[in-house]
Amino acid sequence: MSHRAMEGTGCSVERTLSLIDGKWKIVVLYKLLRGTLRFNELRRLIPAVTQRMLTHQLRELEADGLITRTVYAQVPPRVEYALSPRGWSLEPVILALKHWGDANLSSSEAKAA
Amino acid sequence: MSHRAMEGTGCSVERTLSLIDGKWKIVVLYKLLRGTLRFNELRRLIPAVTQRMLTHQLRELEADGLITRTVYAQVPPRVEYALSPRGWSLEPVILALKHWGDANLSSSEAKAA
DNA sequence: GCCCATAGTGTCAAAAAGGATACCGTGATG
DNA sequence: CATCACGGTATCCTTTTTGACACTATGGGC
Repeated sequence: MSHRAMEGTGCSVERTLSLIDGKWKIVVLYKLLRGTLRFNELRRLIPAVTQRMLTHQLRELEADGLITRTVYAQVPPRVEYALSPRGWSLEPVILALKHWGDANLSSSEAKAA
Repeated sequence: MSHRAMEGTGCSVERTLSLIDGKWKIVVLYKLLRGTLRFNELRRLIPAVTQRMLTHQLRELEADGLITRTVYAQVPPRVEYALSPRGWSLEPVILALKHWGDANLSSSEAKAA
């Protein structure tokens, strides 16, 4: 049973985690806490993510109702990602994770958000 | 790069998440919030986990300094798991996850922790 | 005519995570 | 003498996740 497949199962903690698992999701959400971003802006902010993975994670976040995806019919294309209300409601969780990390992973780059 | 392998990389949020990824870790930590538990007590509290997986996750939690493992030289063996101070410091994070889940995953069993 | 940028998709393969099952040693219990 | 409970290991296999890489459409600039 994958994290994805177990929506509808288990306790609330597990199910919440399943929404933000995946290697890049919380980073994406975290970046979006500062405001709307375009696809390539996210790519530049998270250099280690591949295009395919970013697309993938964004689609899942969208499917889970945590972000909104707005496509502007332009050339070149313009697609903006922003937190949905449900995504915003995760802010305390994301910040709790971040604060713990800042306080407890005391190596140099741990604080370089 | 695995979640494990990336300790020492990335932002604090990611690194924090890498400590509690794995399918059962937060459940284990959550159960331990109520107090020390033995191996088979955990198994009974989390029926879906296999012995191998539980061992695995407990070892990683121990390696990350989040729980303590105490072996009593008895027969039959007696091994107790408890949160370490570092593990206790995660309480707000775990509870943030749980509260969000309770509030936002409003299906019947979401609240059955 | 060619290249650039944007925001992707598709295919393939590797790596990692997870699960099933069987096994171990010991002492008490039946 | 066989069985049980405890807390695991070891091995094998499947599923899931992630990564590399190539490819697409369109319009504008050179």
